[in-house]
Amino acid sequence: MSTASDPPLARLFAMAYRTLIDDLHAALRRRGWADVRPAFGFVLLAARDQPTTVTGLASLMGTTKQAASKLVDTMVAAGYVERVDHDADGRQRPVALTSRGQALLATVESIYGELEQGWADVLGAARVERLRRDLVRVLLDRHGGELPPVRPTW
Amino acid sequence: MSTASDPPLARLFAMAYRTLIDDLHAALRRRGWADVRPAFGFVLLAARDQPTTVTGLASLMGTTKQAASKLVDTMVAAGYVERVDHDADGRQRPVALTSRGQALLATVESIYGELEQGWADVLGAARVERLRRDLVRVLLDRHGGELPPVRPTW
DNA sequence: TTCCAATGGTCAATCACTTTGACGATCGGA
DNA sequence: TCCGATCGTCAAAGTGATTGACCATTGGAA
Repeated sequence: MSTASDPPLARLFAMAYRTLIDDLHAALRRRGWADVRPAFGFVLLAARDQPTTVTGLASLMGTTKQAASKLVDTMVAAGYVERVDHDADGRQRPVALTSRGQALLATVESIYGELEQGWADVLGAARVERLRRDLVRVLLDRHGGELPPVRPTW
Repeated sequence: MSTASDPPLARLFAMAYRTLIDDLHAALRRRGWADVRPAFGFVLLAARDQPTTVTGLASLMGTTKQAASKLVDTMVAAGYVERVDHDADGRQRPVALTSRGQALLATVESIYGELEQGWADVLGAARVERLRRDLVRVLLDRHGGELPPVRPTW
């Protein structure tokens, strides 16, 4: 039985996610990144190491290709990513980070680091890392060895 | 710097929340509760001990009164809550659980218990409770001693 | 070599759900 | 007895997703 001081984990996760995302975007706005939408992070991260595709993004985020395509269009308009040509496959229009996108990604990761440091100041670094490890462990167990997709809007 | 096996906490929370909510609603459907929307839980819980108000719900969920009002309408139509009259204040139309709503709430809490037991089977009960305690602690610290609102749709 | 099912991607229409804005009814202190 | 503040609703507009149809390209099978 959950009570006001002992809520179900699901609700705590929702609060924690919301808190971190709100703090992230507040920090981004303070640093001059005013047009960043919550969902952008998934695309930035997916395209970090190598260009990704619309279909790959859709699979990663658990949405339709159309929704992923619109998100990419928005981010292209904002200058964070660009569509390039695939060498071998003419159907693919890979999504690559622009230098502006790389700068945003670096800023986001830096802010995440600061926010998690704030958590460590309250809980202690060891407990924060245990938290991360435990979550990864349960999620891997629950999804057959892979982290599940995250849908930006619910 | 986050990597595929070491993601930022924010993303892990999103995955964990999504996982529990998906599992909850799958379990509800298996038990014959087919018309339950994810947001219903907040209303059920808010009205559990005593009737709540549309304005109170809006504040609790961080949405507008209009959005809360429509959600209540939906739940009234589904038979989970009902509008009653306030004894002293003619403006208020308190939202109270029906017996069907109470039954749903009991089922939800039971399923949450089972799901968290599943987590305990992977992590151990002590680590699950530490997880809950740590989350509550950080959230209280970050929001001035109160748990923050949770918006059902993001 | 030719065919064709599968794949990457887009366009258009629709849907679900929210917000903004305006408003009526009630309350409660000055 | 006012009148600002609060509870709640109606209506319009906006955001962002899905469904469905469709085209171009690919790559293996006949």
